[in-house]
Amino acid sequence: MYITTTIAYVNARPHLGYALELVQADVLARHHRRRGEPVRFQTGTDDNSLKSVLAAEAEGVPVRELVDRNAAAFEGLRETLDLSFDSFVRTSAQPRHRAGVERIWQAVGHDLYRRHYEGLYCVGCEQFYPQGPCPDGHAAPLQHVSEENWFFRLSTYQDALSDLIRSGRLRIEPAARRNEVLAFVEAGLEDISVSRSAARARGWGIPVPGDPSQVVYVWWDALANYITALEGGDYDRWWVDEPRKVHVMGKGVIRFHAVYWPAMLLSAGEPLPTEIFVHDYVTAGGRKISKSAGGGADPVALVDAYGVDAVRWWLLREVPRVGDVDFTEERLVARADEDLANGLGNLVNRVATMVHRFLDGHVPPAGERLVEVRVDEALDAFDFRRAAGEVWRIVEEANRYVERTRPWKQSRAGQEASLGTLVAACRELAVHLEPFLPTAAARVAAAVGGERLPRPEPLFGRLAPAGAHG
RNA sequence: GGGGCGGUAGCUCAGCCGGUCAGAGCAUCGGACUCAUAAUCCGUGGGUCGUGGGUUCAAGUCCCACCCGCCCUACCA
Repeated sequence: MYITTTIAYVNARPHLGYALELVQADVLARHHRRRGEPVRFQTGTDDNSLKSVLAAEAEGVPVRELVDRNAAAFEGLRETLDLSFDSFVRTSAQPRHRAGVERIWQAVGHDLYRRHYEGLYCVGCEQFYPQGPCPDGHAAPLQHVSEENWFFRLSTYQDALSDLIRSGRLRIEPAARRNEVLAFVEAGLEDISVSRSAARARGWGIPVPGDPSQVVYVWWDALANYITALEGGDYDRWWVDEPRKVHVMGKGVIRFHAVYWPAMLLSAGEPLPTEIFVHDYVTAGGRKISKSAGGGADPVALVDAYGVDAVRWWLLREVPRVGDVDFTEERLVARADEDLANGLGNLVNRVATMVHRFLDGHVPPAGERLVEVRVDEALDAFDFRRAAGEVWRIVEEANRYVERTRPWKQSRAGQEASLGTLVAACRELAVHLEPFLPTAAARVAAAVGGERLPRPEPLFGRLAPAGAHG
């Protein structure tokens, strides 16, 4: 499986919504790796945005400096969030990206033409609008732009795109998003502008091949990353031969991924992605997360305060498949205490303690399996919350099993049987948990690993109430 | 304006093709237990399933209209 996240703009530091996307993709990547499937998990940053230019100007630092600094913050999420991506794209820094963008541009040449364009451009959205103000409420006023640009014959691909989506060759999940895209496509597509004047872009970006007065539209540039990062030996393996190519993204950029991008690929004669998964947004305390406001929505600060397991767990266990979700530190803490401390941590601790107390730490042979869990189908439906719930059934069943068998009242033989079952359940739990909480899974595995268990220690303490920490 | 998605117990939400679908978790209350991180397990209470119609032997579950929230898209002067 080739799995990608969107590449983030680097005009600001990463926020919790982007962490959601990364963690979801990470779960898919780890899950499929665990099943022995080849996986390439790729993320990165979109450096070539005019936003970055403006953010740098506002700060009074060179663009390159701001972009490099913020890109490093995004790449640093690998450690912060326990991510397992194999590849990190930097669209401004990698020659292969630029070469790839140029190659695709030329391959699409038969669908490109020059046209005069006039419109109101919102730098915040990197989009044109027929009239103001910008619907997202970006502060910067719309710029009246009048220039000649390169246009792409998107209108030619309306039927092909419709067919692609209806036939399921391009699967869009959840279905609501699929319907949305179909409605957009079948309402009629117009050609789109795919370049900007180099002057207006302050020279930042990738020049249009053969036309130095223009730079490639940032979205074209950005979308291309999914294959330019493969230029060289990886391309055939991951874009031509790989049966599953999954793009993960937020709902705000579906059109680019489900319409423009496939159309570009069709025009260029390239293979297409197979799946598009769209997540909704995280709000913080009932408000939309703004990139500038860190507040309670800074994933790095949250991990510092509560630990990576608590943050990942909240993102996976609490975020519904459809619909925005509101984040508060109270909810994160409540979920972590209930599930990680009281549920998982306490289970492992009580099991290990009993093994020590009744069996001198020696692990008896595994007995019956307590419960079958089905994370596969939940993850195939990109339902992370349900998948996490499936894993958790082991915790619930194991706790019930303890109450049912009461090892402290059993004979030696009974204790060996019940604790053998329980240790085996905890070990299986660690395996299933790995894609979701790699750190926690390793600790569980260590606590119930070996012929003789280590001295038990609490795995997860209770978290301080929100706001009470220093 | 067009399209889409939500509106189900105090809170967060499951409920696919109509007939144990009126549920889960948390919170509340009661009980059990003592291996464990004042953890765990069992049970109780609580909802006219947004509103009004319709189809059907039977509708949160299908159809229509409307109200509320959100998203996408487009703007008729």
